[in-house]
Amino acid sequence: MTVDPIAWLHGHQVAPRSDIGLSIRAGFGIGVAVVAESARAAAPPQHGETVLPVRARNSIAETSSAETVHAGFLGDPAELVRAIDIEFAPRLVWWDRTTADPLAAGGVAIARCWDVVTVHRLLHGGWRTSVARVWAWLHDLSDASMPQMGQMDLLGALSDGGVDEGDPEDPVRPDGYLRPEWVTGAFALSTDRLGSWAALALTAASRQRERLAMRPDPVRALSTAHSESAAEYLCAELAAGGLPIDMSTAMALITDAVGSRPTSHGDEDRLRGERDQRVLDLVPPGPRIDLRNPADVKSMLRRVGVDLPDTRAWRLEEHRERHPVVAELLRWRKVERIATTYGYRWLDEHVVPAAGGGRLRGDWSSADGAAGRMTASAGLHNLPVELRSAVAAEPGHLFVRADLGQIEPRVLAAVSGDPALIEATRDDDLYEPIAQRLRVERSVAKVAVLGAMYGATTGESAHALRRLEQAYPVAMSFLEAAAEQGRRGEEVLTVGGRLIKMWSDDPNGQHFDAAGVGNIDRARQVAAARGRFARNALIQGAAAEFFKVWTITFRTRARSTGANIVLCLHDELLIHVPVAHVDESAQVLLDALAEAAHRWSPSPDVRFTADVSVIERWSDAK
DNA sequence: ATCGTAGGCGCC
DNA sequence: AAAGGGCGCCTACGAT
Repeated sequence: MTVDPIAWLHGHQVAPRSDIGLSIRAGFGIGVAVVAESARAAAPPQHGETVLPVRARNSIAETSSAETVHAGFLGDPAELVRAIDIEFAPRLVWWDRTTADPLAAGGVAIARCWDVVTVHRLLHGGWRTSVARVWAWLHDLSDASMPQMGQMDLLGALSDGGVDEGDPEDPVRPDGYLRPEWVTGAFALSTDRLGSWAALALTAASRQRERLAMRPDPVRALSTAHSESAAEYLCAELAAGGLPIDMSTAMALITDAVGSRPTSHGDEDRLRGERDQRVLDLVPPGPRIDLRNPADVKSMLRRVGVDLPDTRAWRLEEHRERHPVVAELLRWRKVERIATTYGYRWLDEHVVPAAGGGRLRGDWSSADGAAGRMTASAGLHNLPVELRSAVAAEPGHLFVRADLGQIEPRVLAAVSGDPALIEATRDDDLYEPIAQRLRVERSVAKVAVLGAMYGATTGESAHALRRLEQAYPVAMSFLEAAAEQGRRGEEVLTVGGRLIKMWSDDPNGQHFDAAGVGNIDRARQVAAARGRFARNALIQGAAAEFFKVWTITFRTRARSTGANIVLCLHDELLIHVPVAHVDESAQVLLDALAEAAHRWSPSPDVRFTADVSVIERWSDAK
């Protein structure tokens, strides 16, 4: 017997915009689940007008539990999910990227989703997690006694003797933990089990909603769960798509910096030696120096009369004139960066051939483990400015690039609600009105505001800080309250409801460092660092939440234009657009900014700005 | 051998 | 202007 999955869903009278659980094993099948309350059991499938072009569907015996009804289907998941999305406009609920990635790779536009692991990071903080841990946490089960895959093999009868193993077809063990063999996916490779797994994602999501409802602002927290899930799906799309690279420009830039591609290991060693020698030639003879060893570099500099506590670039910069070797060393470091990190190997490993050039592909995550900014690997977030001319739009396309203006102080105004600071955001350059109010130079005002948000304590900004406290008391006490919570070791919440974890004092605090700094000073240092972190995390984290709302709003509003987001960089967006649609896309970006501000900002009068330009190469940005 | 850490630097 | 928050990635080094 074959049943159309869409007909199956109709048979259960799934309401529009309800939750539909999904579990996909790439290249295998898809599990679909709905909440039993919203489903009418045992109704015959409604064939006829609802049938959509979904190929190769085999129904598997429907299974139901108290909460959910589910079934598994074979066929092309992308096609099926596209049909479900059009037909039911549901919120698609899945565990993690194992389901999102094949959909994104298949080019499926998902309107609304719920990514359980992503929401867990919001609820629980941190980055390292797993489906098993998420489930355990939602059921108040300890991490320590969590069953491990292969535990039985390692410990034999000791671990499982006397334990009720229950029904292996149930993904949940009698003790409440998930079965490891289900989590790893090995056991779930049957369509029926994929259905159970999808149903369990629905259960997890429902528990997560209960936890989100306990946040100080439950409505906002739920909204954040939605936007962060959408951002995670965008990350799946970014990972599948990649950043357009003009290979000949990339090659030319690298050759310019480090010479032509080495032909052998010997050749590579020779080039490396020659690069080093240009620096070493400038110091008097002595013991061998390894430029990659900071201690060696320090003694090398001491040999020419430059004695420094460390060899960081900004410090070396101050001593550039003292000896020619300093400038040469700084030059060496830049070249070495290209040779080791952004050289031929980098291109080989991360750029995949594509129409008219290549695509730089990396892993993307919607939230780091700290304040919740997006992360990317493969150099996508730290590409040296000198290499950005290699990022070029493909034939028939242009980039629409946009970056948010002065986002952190504007976000500070929004989350603190400081009336005077909100007033300052009306200016295109908000440091101008601040400078006037403080009666200082603009540059001083800027340093002071940034210093207040980063937790700077010394130097020029310390004086202006006191002025800031008088002029913007609401914003400054907001920051100070966060810092104080951090210093005490307490967790803090971003405005969107993300939990910011705090680390504890070193438990084995017997350590005295070389300077003889003891436990008390050490504890004070840890507290101060936590204070700076908490102070910054509430701003950085809120800015990340706003940026993601802006980005996914654009993604939704621009679906029809063929515009593709190819890079997200904290406050900057790079969008790859067919030439015919660049003006429209630029306008949609600005509209999306207004919409995001309206939906996100806790203070309605805060003004957000973005600089938008149409360019051929990333380096063309002003 | 394999791992984690530290110094360093790229970007925001 | 000072050297503060985040990330990923490279190297060397010391622990296991």
